Amino acid sequence: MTSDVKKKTERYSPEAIEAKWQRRWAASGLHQTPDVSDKPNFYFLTMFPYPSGEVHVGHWYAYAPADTAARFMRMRGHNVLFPMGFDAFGLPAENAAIRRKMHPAVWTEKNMAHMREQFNTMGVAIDWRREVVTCYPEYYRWNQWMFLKFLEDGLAYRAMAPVNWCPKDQTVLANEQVIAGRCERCETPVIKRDLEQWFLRITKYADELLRFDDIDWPERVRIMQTNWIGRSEGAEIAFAVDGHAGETIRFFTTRPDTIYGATFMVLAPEHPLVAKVTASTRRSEVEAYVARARLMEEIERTSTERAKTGVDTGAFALNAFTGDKVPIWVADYVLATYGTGAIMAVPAHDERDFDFAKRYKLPIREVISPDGREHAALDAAYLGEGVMVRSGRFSGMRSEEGKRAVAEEAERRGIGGPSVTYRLRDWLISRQRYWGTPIPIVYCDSCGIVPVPESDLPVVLPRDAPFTAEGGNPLARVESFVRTTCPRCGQPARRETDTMDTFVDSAWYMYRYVDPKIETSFMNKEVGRRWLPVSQYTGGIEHAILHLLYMRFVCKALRDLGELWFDEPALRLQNQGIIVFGGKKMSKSRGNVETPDVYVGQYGADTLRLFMMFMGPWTEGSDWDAAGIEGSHRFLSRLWTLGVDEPSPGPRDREIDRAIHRTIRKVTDDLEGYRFNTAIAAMMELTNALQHARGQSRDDGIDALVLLVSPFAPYIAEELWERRGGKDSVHRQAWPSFDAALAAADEVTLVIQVDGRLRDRVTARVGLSEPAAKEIALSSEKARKAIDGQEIERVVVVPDRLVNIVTRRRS
RNA sequence: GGGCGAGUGGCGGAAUCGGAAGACGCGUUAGCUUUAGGAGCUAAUGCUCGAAAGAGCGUGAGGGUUCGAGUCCCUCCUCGCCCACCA
Repeated sequence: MTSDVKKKTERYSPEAIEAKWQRRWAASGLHQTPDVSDKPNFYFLTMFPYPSGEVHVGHWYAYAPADTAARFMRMRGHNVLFPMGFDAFGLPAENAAIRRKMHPAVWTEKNMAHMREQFNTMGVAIDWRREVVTCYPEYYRWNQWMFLKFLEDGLAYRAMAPVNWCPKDQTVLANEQVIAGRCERCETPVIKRDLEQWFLRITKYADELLRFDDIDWPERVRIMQTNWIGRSEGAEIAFAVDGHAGETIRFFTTRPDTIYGATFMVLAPEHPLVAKVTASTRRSEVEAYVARARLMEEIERTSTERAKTGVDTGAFALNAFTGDKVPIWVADYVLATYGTGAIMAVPAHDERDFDFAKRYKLPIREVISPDGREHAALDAAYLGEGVMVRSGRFSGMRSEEGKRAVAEEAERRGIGGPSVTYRLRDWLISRQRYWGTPIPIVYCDSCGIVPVPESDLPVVLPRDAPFTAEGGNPLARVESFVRTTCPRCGQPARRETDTMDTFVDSAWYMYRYVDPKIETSFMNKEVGRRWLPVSQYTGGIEHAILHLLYMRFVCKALRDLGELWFDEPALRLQNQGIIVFGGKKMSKSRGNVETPDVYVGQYGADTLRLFMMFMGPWTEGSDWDAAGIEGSHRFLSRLWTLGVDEPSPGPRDREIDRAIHRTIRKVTDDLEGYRFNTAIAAMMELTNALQHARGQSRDDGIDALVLLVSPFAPYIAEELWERRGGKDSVHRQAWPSFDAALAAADEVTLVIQVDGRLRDRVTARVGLSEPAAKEIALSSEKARKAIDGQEIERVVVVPDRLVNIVTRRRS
């Protein structure tokens, strides 16, 4: 190698070189990705952050490894798009406005400015020209546009429904945002309220969302989404209400085969028939029960620990199969939002119904028998399959068969038939908050609900609004916004003041990155065709259901509107685990963030990047503990010392060459599988080996290391590349290739076991024949001592690995 | 309660296929270097016995399959995540 190599005495000082390269890279536009190049395009997307104010260690954990993977793809010959933006609408901005008297827009801008700088410090290769910020009207007008398109197509609708309400945040929440009965953001227990709200019809795509055939996503995410969608097959059947002509109770069941055991019915407290059918003598008690249920927090209400409660309506339904009059009860263990909000209760074959029947002394009737015989009484519900008994003409039929037979019989009689139900609910997108996308709707006294014409978009969020701690939507109090004229009749009208769930924003941002400035469409489709769908997506596992499900839904909906030409937004997905600090996921809102600044100041960004990837497997997550960061820094210091060393002319060294090629192979394989920790370990090993090497092989090894380390630690690699006389940028170099022949060993350690216990090891040449290996093993002094005169039963030889001498003694 | 995943040195973690358990790193110990502190370098470091050579034990517990099990099978325990009265 030529050039001005410095004396070994110069120490690694990251501060100087990191600042230097930040300037130079920005000046040279190194991170700008062209839409067309001589290389194949690869869209590497990573979930964009909420601008909470600071890039903390949790962000580094998400973005540094993603950047490393993107840089790796670049070096492997792809034209990689690696964009970044901000998911900039949301509640924390509004809360900050109340607390600090700072407008959400100002707070958000300030945070984004700070975070852009911090991303720059991290050395992430972002093409900032393509930045997307969701709180700008240029962006959110397309939320509004999509909403209008969805509305036209029946994919958006307004409905009165029991919804989740967070009393603290004073807003409704989507099902996906209720975690264990609590608000996802503030952890306040959620209650149910009946409100008229806007929904997106995600359930239309339930079946398609269950298919993952064309995408390479982690099994874990696929299972979580599948469970969340919760497809159940069964039957929907209606029983007539006794004494109310024409009135029926529809219910869904996965066990139509148990219908002869339906000895009562249960309605959810919110069920519309409750008021209608309740007998006058029972009215006050039923009303009191319903009122109590509505006020109850969801955690308590849906707790499986709590004893089941209910009240008798005094009304009866007619079991269409047995002909019996069965009592109708109201109980909160039946959910208004699942199925039809009503069930046929079969205590003999359902645990919940069994408990309820025991408590309220309702009849229990066995209709499925494991052994085909009828039993007098049951100690517990029998949930398994069996033979139908006491089931009229179906008696004697296997329950598996009975499911279909009963559903078909119901269909013949015009009272129901086979049916499928999902756990998935339509996506409730209305939020009673200010800092979000206004829903483009006008309410007119004469025309009703009127969509804002597309030509009037965007409906701009007004800047001045009263931010107070009293709650209520500040937007509803902005008279100049609320008062408008009806687009249809021109009469005075009121605007919708609810804003959209911010998950709407993030459900399509990947389309905007390709050309964030385009004003004629949500996406520049001409450019989009070069990039989409996303080649590789990365992000936290915590979005397995929320964002990742919405994003798939919006993609399919836009496809059906003729706006997209693919079925899935991201072909491959890789999740990183969660970084836990003080027992919780690290996040600003949880107040447990660890700032990277102190580590960057002490060790440099390269060291912190490397350490985040070395801590453990990225996909598993980690407990944050900075102990050990020294090791990553020492590694880079050693690499530095090697890198700035004088070249050492001399002969090649076969062992070192082998180590170099093995390392290239290992790091390549590991990066393909996102195994950053073991890739780094391999580079450390090579570094250690090179310390003692001399000659050409040493220099080649150092050159290889500079390339290998460059996606992990971009600054030091670039500096060493320059100092060692490299042309252009290290980040524009091709990934080193390995020679399998050079990587191969010509000697191996042959392990000699006696009865499975290690007794000796000998060095042998690769490819030794079995008899030769056997002979070597049997001539081993240590092995002979262990055999100790026992008769040899057999000898197992695993070529190039081990020989196991099995004696008679072991039995 | 259901689903998924995991339990390996003092610590973080390695270990394609069933074939050398503990790579790599932290920490610790000793030595070199330094006025000192720090940093750096060299070596040792699973546990027990032993001066050593060596021997025994060892991947949550127990059983099994196998010449051979961290890895496969069964039972159980613990932890994490997701779902959780979903009919």
